[in-house]
Amino acid sequence: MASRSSDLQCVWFKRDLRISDHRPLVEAANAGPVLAIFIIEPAVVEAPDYGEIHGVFQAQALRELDAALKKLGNRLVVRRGEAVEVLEAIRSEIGFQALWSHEETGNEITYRRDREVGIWAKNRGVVWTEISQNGVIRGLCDRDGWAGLWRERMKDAPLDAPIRLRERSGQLVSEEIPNKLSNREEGWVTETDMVGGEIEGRAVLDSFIEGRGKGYRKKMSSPVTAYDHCSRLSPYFSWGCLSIRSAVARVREAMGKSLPRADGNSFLSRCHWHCHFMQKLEAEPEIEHHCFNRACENLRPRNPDPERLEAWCSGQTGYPFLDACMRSLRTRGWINFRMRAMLVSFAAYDLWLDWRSFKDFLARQFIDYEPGIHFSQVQMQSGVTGINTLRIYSPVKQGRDQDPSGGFIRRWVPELSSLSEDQIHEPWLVQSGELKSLDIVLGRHYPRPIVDHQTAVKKARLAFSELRNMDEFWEEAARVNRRHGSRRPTEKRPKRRKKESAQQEFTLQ
DNA sequence: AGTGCAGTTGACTTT
DNA sequence: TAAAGTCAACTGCAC
Repeated sequence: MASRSSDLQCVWFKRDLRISDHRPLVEAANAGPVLAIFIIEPAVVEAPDYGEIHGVFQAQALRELDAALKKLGNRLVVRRGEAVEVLEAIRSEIGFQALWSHEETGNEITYRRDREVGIWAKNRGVVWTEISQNGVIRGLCDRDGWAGLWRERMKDAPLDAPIRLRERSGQLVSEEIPNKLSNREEGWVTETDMVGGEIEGRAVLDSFIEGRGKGYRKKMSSPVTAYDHCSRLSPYFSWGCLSIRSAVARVREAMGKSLPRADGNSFLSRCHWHCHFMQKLEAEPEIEHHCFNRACENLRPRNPDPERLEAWCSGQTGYPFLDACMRSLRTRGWINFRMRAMLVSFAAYDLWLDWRSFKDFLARQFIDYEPGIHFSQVQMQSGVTGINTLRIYSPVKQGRDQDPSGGFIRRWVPELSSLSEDQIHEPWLVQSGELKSLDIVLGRHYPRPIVDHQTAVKKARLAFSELRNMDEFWEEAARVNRRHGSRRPTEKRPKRRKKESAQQEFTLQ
C-alpha cells in the first residue's frame, strides 16, 4: 500500500503536451516531486471522432514531451488503459495524493471520464486540481461579461517552463510511445507536413510572425495562399503543444514590427473566436448530439443517403473546386476556414445531410480537431443554430473567386487538368465533343454534378422558410442567443419577419 | 458642350 | 465565414 504521507505530485498530461505556460506543472513542481503521466485511453483513441493523423501527431508530441521532461531531470510515464483504472494502478504502485491537470472541454467521452476521475479522486482522498489553459470559463451560465474575462485571461504573461523537475517515479513502468496512438486507418494517402511537438509549434509560430503572416488577412480566404500564409498553429493549440496565451503574447509583441497590424489583429480576433466557440461546448455539452436550436432536430433525415455521403467524402461530387478542397483536406489534414465552411454547406444544403451524419468523418480529417469549435461550426454551417443567417456557398462561385486560374483544381483533380481556366470550374457546360478531344468523358473520368446546386439550394431554403413560420423556432432562437450569442453589437442575426397584422393593414400612412 | 442611353459599380436589402 | 436581387449613381459613348 502506498505511503499516505507522500508529497508526490502527479501531473496528468492530456491535450496540453508542452512544458511552457503549463500552470499545473509549475504548481505541482512547487509543491513537491513530480510524476508526469500520459494515458492512452482506448475509449478516446478508438472513438469515431479520432483520426489516424491525430494518433500520429499526438505520438510525435509525446515523444518530444518525454525528451523535454528528461532534460529537466524527469520523464514521462505512459500507460494504456482507461483513465480511472490507470490512475488507480499508479496510485497503488507508488502512491500520490495530489493530481494536477488542465481543464478540458472535450467530447462526451472525455467529459464522462473526467467526472469518473473526479469521483475516484474523492473516494481515494486524492486532491485533483484542474486549471484553465485558455479563455474558456468553467461554470458560466450565459455570455454576459465573457469577452472581458477572455481579455483578462490573455493579459497574464505566459509561464516559463520549469528549470528543474524533482523526480520520484521510482521503478514505475512506462510503455514505449508508439508511432501512433491508435490503429485506425483512413485508407487515404496523407502527406501532412505538420509535426507534433512544442518545438515544432514554436517554429511554426516564429515563421508566421517573421514572414508568412504578412498578408494573412487577405490570403487566408483562398486555399491557394492559405496553406502558406495562415498561421497553421491550430493543431498545436488543439493538442496543447502551444498555449493560446503564448501565441497571443508573441503576436502582440511583433505587431507593427515584423507583422503588419491588420494581419496581427486579424489573427488575434481568431484566437478570441477559438475560445468563443469552445465556450459553447463548455456551457452546453449536449451540442455534440443535439441541434443548438431544438426546433431543427428533425429538419433533415437522420440516416444519410449513403451514395451522396460517399461522393462528398471522396471528393467525387462533380463540382471541381469542392472536390479539390475535399481531396486536399484529406491529403494534408488541413484546409482553410472558408473552404471548410463551403464543404459543410454543400453537405448540409446541397446534399441535405444531417450534420450528425458527417461530423465524425470531418473530425477525423482535421488535424486540428477541437470538439467545441467543430460541433459549433458544423451546426452553424448547417443552419441549425437559429441565431445565424443561412450562409449557403456556391462551389462554382467560390472556385472562380478563390482559384480563378484553376491551378488548385488542376493540382487536386488532375483528371480535369487539361481544361482551360474558364472551362475547369464548370466542365459540364463544355461541349462533349470538345471534352472528348481532351480525353475527358464526364461520368467516366470525372462525375457529372451529383445534384444541381440551384435546384437543391432552392429546396433547402424553402424548408428553412417553413421552419421559420413556427413559434418553437423563435423561442429556441431566443434561448440559444441568451446562452451562447456573441455580445458584439455588430453581429447580424436573423430577425423575425413582422406578421401582417390587421392593425398594420389598416394604418393609414 | 449637353443629352440620352446602355452598361457598370457599389451600397443596401432579402432570402 | 453567402449569394442574389434592387436601386441609384456613375461612366463611356454616340449624336
